[in-house]
Amino acid sequence: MTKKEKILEAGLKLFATEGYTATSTNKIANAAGVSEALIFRHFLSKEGLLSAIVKEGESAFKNLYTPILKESDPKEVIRLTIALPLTVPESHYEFWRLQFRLKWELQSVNHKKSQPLIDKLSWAFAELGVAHPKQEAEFLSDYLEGLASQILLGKEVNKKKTEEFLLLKYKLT
Amino acid sequence: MTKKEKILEAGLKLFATEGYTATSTNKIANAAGVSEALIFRHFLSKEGLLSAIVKEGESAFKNLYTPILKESDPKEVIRLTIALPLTVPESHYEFWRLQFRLKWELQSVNHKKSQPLIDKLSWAFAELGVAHPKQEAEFLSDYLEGLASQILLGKEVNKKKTEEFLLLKYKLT
DNA sequence: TAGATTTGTGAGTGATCACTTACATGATAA
DNA sequence: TTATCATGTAAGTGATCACTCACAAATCTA
Repeated sequence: MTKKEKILEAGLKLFATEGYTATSTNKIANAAGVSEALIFRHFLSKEGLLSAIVKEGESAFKNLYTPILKESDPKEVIRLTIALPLTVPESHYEFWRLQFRLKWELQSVNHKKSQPLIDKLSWAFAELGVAHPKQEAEFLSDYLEGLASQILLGKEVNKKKTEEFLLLKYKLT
Repeated sequence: MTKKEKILEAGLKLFATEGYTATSTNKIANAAGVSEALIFRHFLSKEGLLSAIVKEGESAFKNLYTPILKESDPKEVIRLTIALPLTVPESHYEFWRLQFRLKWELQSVNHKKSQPLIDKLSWAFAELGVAHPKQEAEFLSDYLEGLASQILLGKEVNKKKTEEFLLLKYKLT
């Protein structure tokens, strides 16, 4: 593992757990076991480091939901969407938590990021003859956002039971 | 309006829009039109100011959901809960946004704060003969959390249509 | 091997941070 | 009137902030 990678790792961990503003470059350097100056050699600025971290995680995240966009069975689309926050491996939690944190800490929000998924959900509900597919899609998306929020903030969630309940609710069993 | 109140007002606004860590006491003093030292005279520390602001808003918030806890008609309980995030006046948004921000920025989370409401919802669903009242209550609570999140982060939400959809979905019309 | 480039650091920089101190002002009360 | 006390501020404090600079060591290339 190179020192550059160690910086990225320490930055992700600290930004995700303590926040971007509250984390000093000095703290990151100590956690990574490198000199503070090396951060600026590699990433030019604190913000540059954040960008690199976010970029890294975003591609990993895309891999999680692009299969859903390609799915042609509407029931499977809903099933996979529901499973999304419940099957994210804990190893991804740090980046996931950073995403939610940044949404609130910085103004860097893109509502549109989840739009393709909402559109796909909307299509799936329409396929299944549901009355208000668009609103149903928004509804499910907002619920999953709330659920993810609870999980990341440390509320104990019985993922298995939750998934079973949702599959029943959406008649996917 | 006293200078103390001006500090509270400026603090709420800045903490809510820029975050606690990112807001300096100097910035608050300028926005309030007072000397920085006066903040410490009145509130002892930056954290003391935050506590005072949070305390102020919390009591206003309790008034919003205590009527629900006292309601005896189960349908009305659900109706009122759904209406909650959709009828909060925009004048309360600043404090509401601060609450969500703090949940992510500081570790000061209380999951238990919404527990009485979830319990009441659970009771209401049971009264109505719903199959899994507890899980339904958690589900609705998580959805409303997600919806509130979207609203506060600036996503355009058609509140009227959303409420109509929810009332239909939960058969409350 | 020699020169160029990349990777790395110790010791700074001025700016800004939360907070303090010494002192002034205005209102209240005996 | 005079003593008391809450309210207010200008001018600091050391600590920490993101970031720079001069220079060394390691690696790569011809």
